[in-house]
Amino acid sequence: MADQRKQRTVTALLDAAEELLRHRPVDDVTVDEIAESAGVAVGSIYNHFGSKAGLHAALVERALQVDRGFMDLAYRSGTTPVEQIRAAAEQYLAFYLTHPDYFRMLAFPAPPGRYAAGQELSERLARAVDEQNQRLVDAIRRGVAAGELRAADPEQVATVLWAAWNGIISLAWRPDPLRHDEARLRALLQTATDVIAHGLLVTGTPDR
Amino acid sequence: MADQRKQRTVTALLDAAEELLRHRPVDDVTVDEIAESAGVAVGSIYNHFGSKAGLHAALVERALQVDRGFMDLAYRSGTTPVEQIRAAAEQYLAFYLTHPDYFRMLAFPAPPGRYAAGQELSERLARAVDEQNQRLVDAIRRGVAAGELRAADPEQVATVLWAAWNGIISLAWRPDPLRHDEARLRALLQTATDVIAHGLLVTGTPDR
DNA sequence: CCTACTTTTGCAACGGTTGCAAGAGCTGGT
DNA sequence: ACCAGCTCTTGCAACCGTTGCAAAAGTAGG
Repeated sequence: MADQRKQRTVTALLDAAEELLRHRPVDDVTVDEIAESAGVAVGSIYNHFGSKAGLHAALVERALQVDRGFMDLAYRSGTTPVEQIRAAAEQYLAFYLTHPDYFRMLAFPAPPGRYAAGQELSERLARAVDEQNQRLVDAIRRGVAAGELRAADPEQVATVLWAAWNGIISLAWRPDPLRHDEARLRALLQTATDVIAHGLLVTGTPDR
Repeated sequence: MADQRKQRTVTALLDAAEELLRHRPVDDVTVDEIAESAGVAVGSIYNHFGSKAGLHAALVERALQVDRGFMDLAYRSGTTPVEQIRAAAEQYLAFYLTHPDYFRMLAFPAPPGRYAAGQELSERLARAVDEQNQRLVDAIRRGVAAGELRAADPEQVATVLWAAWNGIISLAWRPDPLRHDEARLRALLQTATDVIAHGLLVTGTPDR
């Protein structure tokens, strides 16, 4: 196998990209620059990462402690499931506000390109996202067991919450008058949290 | 003013694009083809629509009866506000399932390009989206007035619902194992509707 | 050393987009 | 009718990300 050569190429590209992106926005750095800086051919980017975005995503994977660090704050022990769910929403927004590029890659990933390596990377990132979502599932499960939360499918509810947060936060980069700034995002998330906690229906209102 | 010439160019491009996209997916049609078919220069696409995507979006605007038609079904008279909100979620999904391109353009619009025309188009589409959202606001408002829904800011709640639906439906085009097919989308939307109706907290559970 | 296999290369080509000077069309004023 | 000023359009080189592919290079086992 040519694993060593392959690994050398991957590492060179990651190191080069990391160094270049440390000082300039990803849109200002060309694939030619990265390849040249890494001392490899441009085609290798696509071979191993699927696209420029895939290479950027691989840097995210390297730095996935970021997501974990934020979510660790949400799930610290000593807090109730309800508190954890509430904190998860807040920390998810904080993650977006400090790392918008990373956030968007995880919440709304680009296609992985046509080579196996890009697809594997895409799947690894999805698994990392799912890990975080499982923590939300666990919190919901504990809440139900503790009698604090209504009996519900924790997996489904967690996915709904996560997808809803994604949708709300996506208003932050709309390029039109429907765009929301940070303050409005916070207010929206607060409203969402309230609705999700207490529901919309007045007790006794028929469901249909 | 050269409004007539401008209008001729815009109309030629829209007609050409509409005809070409009737038979082939947008990804299979090049900007060169559209411009040639319209008898204009490629640069005019960017002048008037900002991008290829903007031209496609302008076709959406032409066909915005689509969104309206779906949402009309949700808001038909004779149904309660609660029923209308429930139906809006279902019709929003139906809109995505039958017109995925249009849906994505409205829910997650691309940047409008650097010319005024593209930006104006972007704003017109945002206004059209907001019109539909206002119908949701009205339904919530009527629900609150009828004592069926808890007192809440109808604008905020409507935005939360809409953004949440966007986030949930966006799982449909994820290019990774977290992607959801139609059946799972329906189940998710059902769960979301339940959570939004009744909330997650058991009555009496402290909020924090 | 040779063979087979994998990875890398270099680069033309593709498609979307940009910038811009020159050309063309249009309108109002004289 | 002619002219000046203005707006829109043109054509195309250049840019960027991406693709396809034959040839080259690297690696490992026999």
